[in-house]
Amino acid sequence: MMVESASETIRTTPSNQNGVSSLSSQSDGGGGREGGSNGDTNGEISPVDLLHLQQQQALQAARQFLLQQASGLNSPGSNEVKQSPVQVPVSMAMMSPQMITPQQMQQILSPPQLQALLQQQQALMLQQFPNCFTLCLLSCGLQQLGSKQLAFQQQLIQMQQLQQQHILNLQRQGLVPLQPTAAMQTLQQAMCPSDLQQLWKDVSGVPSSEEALKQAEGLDLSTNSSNSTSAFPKAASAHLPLHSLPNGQSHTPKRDSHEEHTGSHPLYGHGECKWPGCEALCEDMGQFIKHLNNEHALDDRSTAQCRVQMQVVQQLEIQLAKESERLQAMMTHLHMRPSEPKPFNQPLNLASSGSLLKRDSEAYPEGLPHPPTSAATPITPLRQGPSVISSSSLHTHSHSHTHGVGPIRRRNSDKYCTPIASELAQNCEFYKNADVRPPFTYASLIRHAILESPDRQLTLNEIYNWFTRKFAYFRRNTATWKNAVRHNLSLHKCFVRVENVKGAVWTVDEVEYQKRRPPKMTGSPTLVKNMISGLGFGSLNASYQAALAESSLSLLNSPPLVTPQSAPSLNMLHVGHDDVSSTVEQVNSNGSCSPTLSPQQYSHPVHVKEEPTEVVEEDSRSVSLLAGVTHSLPLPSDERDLEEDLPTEELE
DNA sequence: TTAATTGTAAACACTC
DNA sequence: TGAGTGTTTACAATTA
Repeated sequence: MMVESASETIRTTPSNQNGVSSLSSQSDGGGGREGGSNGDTNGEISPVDLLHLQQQQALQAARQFLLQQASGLNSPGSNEVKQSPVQVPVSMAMMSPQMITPQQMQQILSPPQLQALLQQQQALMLQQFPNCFTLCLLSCGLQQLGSKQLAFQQQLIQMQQLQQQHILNLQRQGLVPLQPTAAMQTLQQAMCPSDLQQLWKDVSGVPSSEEALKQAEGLDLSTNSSNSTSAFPKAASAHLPLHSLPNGQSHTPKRDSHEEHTGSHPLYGHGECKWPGCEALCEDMGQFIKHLNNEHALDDRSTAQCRVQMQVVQQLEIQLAKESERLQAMMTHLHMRPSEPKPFNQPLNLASSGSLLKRDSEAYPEGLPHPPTSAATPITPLRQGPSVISSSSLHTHSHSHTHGVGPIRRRNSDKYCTPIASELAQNCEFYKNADVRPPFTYASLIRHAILESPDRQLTLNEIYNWFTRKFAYFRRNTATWKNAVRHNLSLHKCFVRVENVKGAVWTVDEVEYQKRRPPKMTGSPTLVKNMISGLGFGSLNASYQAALAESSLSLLNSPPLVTPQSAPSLNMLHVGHDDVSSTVEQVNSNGSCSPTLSPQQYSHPVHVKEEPTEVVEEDSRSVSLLAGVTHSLPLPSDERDLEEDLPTEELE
């Protein structure tokens, strides 16, 4: 997977005459956190990113242009882009003019949130995609395309390809399953080989442009066989300033010039052809262009591959809609609970963003890792239940931890943060597939694994398996995290080793677990710094990150999410105490430990450990309050999860 | 500054 | 003998 920097920063400038978002200026090494209102990025932006960004902006311009053109086909004067009011897409319209780097956004949002946001963004793009295509076909039918329009169309097609690649990258990450939709069927119908050919002809064969004519000749579009490019003058493609690629890639002279300088192309990276399933080595752009025209010409195979790509998009679309709906429901739900009982933490100061940024420890609720303070970071108090807290797990950082596995330190607390059960339940697939470190401590994970088991007891190996099964992250660096698991099992008194018939198993002593000092968790720079270390986000491509950035901006600047009414619910959110609820299910009537041990387990010796720190604080209140509850019988897993989602105050 | 928490590494002992 | 398991210690980083 191509690893690209997540440093793209987009600033929407609706006032631009052509509707193209302006590319923010690049700072020279700001470390990626000062993506402030001045539009500076973190300096990690690469030429590829720039090109990427440019393409997205070009797409926007092209889309707006074509939209306007489609709505005003009968008015020739409407072709003037500069006269058209800029129709800022939803995602862009919701963006703040402020700058935010993907890193900052990632720090604010959790991986699930990011995923949802990405999907939202994808939904938006996919929504635009067929429209663009339809419009393109419509406009192509006009047969009277000026050079400007041609350029826009070429950019449009180029961006469509970019989107496809972007989505394919996501699909390759396993973030989304594959399913079809009616929308894509429409696309498929529109993208039959003949249509494709006609489209390419229309797009590239405009007589008004001499270069386009040359390109049309070079493409030899009249030949539909796979060897159609055999007659293609190889030198032509490299020299043509404007070439329309058979796969839908069209390059404006400006774009080509840029590519020649940067060696960038949506289908070219790291000296390889990025055409799906190709990976042919190309030394330079010229060679790549030749390769593209030779190997990926408009033929049955390419068309089939294009269709496959459509399937990918199609499947993503479904997943996207699903996740978007879920996200919407979550947001609606969270926003609709302004009058929940007051949690124990100090209230969030939601009045002003300035106060929010005043200081990390002041601005963020306990237990929530928060992003590094940036004066211009549009931090939103939106903290969506379980998902938010895990935001740091996606932080990307160039610094790799010495030991390969970044510390989970100060991650989502098992006490005052997200209910791990609900987090895992909601984002099970995400953690399974994404190489993202779960924002939970080893102890909480181990505990969850044990409690999740039918007998609430697991052998060490079963715990290992649970980790690897549930988290892609733990499928590597096994020595490190396994050692950590063993260390935690031995270290924490809450984990009780029981000699079972079949060997030693580990159980959870909920009372001891509750005795642990409630950590006042906040996001730490170290977390941000060390969390990544080649983690999942490193595998996210620039498109993904750019989409995330854009999407998050949309969300972050969504007015309802920052209203003061959100404060109570937000405060409530981070107190979801899975431990407390677990206490309900675990504590015996005498208040002693009873991690649902079977009778036979009781007959075996139990090694009592001494917790490193014997701090019994106010958390014991929950134990005492719940001591009268008899829970000698294990609850079903679902029920446990449900209980774990209960906020603390509901039990007090 | 100190204590607590957490993660990581490593050494060591024990068992199979 | 080696791998797995379990314990313990040490250290670093961070926050309250």
